[in-house]
Amino acid sequence: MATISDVAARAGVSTATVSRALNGKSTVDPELAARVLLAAEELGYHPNGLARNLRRQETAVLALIISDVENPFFTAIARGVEDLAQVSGYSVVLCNSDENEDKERRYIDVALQERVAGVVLSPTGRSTNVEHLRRQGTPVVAVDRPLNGPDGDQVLVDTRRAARDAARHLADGGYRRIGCLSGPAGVRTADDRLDGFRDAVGEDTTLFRRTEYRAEGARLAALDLLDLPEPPDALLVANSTMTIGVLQALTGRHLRPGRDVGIVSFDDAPWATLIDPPLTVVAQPAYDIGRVAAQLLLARIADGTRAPTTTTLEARLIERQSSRR
Amino acid sequence: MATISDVAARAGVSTATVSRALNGKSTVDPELAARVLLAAEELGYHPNGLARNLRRQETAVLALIISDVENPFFTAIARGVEDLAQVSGYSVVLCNSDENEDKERRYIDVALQERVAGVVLSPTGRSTNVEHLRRQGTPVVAVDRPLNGPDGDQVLVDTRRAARDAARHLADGGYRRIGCLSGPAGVRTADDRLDGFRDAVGEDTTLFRRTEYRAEGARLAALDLLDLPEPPDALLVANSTMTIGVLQALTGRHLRPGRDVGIVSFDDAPWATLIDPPLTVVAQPAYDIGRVAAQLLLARIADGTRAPTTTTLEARLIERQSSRR
DNA sequence: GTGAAAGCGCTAACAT
DNA sequence: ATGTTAGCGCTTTCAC
Repeated sequence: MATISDVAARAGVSTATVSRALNGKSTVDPELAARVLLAAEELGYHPNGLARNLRRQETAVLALIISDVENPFFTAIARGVEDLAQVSGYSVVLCNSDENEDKERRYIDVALQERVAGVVLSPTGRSTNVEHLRRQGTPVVAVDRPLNGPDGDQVLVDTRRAARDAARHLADGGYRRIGCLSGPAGVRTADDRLDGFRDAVGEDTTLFRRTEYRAEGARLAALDLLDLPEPPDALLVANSTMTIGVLQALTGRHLRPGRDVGIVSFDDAPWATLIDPPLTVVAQPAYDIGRVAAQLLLARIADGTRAPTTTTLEARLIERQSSRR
Repeated sequence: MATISDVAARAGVSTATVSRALNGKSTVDPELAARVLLAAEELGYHPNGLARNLRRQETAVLALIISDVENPFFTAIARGVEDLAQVSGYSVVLCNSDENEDKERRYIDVALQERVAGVVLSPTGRSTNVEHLRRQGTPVVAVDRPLNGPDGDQVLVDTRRAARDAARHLADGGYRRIGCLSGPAGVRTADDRLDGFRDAVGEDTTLFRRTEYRAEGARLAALDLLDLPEPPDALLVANSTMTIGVLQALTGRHLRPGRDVGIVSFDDAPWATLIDPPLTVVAQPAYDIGRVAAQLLLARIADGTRAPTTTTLEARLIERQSSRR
């Protein structure tokens, strides 16, 4: 692989000049610059980013560590981050922590070691530790879930309120035994959604289950609820992946969404309008979350002294047929 | 940020010893090693991966460049790659080329500049150029779509045959005017699926449309086909994202899948069984594609002289109700 | 405007 | 077993 000195030799100049010419820095004699460009071309020269970054102590890549690549909510965030980063000349690499604290730690380490310019992170758990990053001066912004511990930028959704509104919507629709399926304890969105649900139906309810944010767990939990002596007549489900499991459970019991069991699900999945009846959902502004997060990150990379902010976006209830009898 | 010399100073040894101790290399006096570890701990030392990689001329990260993060087919591949890479101690970063040749080129460049150990790539188009990577010695394996030009490992699906079988399945079901919605010309899977369709229904058909691999384009194209004087009574759709658009089109026309218009879709999306009637699909072994690709990549990283291979996996038709009257 | 030279943080010969 | 030293490929003062 050709190096900068190969180019310098071929162009008959110093490596400094090559560097300047290639980076469009300061003033380089046009004729020399042309010679350099030609030499680089002929040699098939590609700058070594490692060396450059080592020297410059900075990289034009952002890391985005998300907790589930297979969840459309997170991929929409990814798109938002990417679209914004792109126009500022940053590349973004995605890391899938898979709701697994070990993997998350590994990727935080990779981000640290590769000295990325900044990281956007949806923290997996309570114990997510970004101190290493912070201490090194790598800005990090949390999305979807707050980072406990010292401050930093975050962009969240008022998910407790959204859950409360969704549960009330079900109650207004005439459902009387409303249940809830939420994610794992300790995951903030899951806790919040459950709290919001309780705000609406009363603290004393036992009509809820908590599982992983996955289809299979939700299917089992739904079945469990449905087998109760007094089963729920409506369900608030904490994400669209879980809803897949819930819908399977309903089908297995020959229960129809809406008429038999009212359903409201978080996240407006692409297939939400395809099922029968169409699914009432709490739509989260995932793409915007990503954009805002990227914006904050870039701002903080430019100026590390900005005061930490937390942005809270609103979710929006989209009423369709699954919450009507 | 603490460097290796800070640690060395604090532990009262040379940087070489620190390096050896931290990497578990050769024999280091246990007592010294302990001092080093302690010093590193106290300083909050994190090795600089850039410097290490620059020196070692290698990285333990793989790049996976996929053409659409929002497509479950590709995220399943991602999972396969990641699961396998993980056990060998490699991290994988995802890059979303978004079916866009410019973005793809950028990410190939990033991979090159960051000197990743290898790349798995689903080439966006005909003109995807991995020569730079190859020349530099970075192994690349292509998934889903072949790389034209010089050889390398690839893992593909026999998609033409799968399309042919799917179309025949529709014909066997009594549908007589079978149409096809495929992806953009030049994208190999799209070409192959169309060819397979033609193998089954005859070369002379004009009952097909090509659009982007996206929902909206497919919706329009489906409408276009449906508005024909002699519209199709069945449709083979080239991916699940497009099928969302097709299903919307059908609903808009008050046409029912199966009874009115038979549907077979590529990719077994999680929601395929949730709609009514359940969707007949061509299931591709996406996760396995990822695993095999990662395996090949790792093998090639270990031994660059292996002969190039191409692995072809089979897709599987899952008959459900959308292809029955 | 251009070159010489130092140095980013680390690892790997080579000495000892 | 440990230290000394060179150097990975690049950018950037500092002279000229």
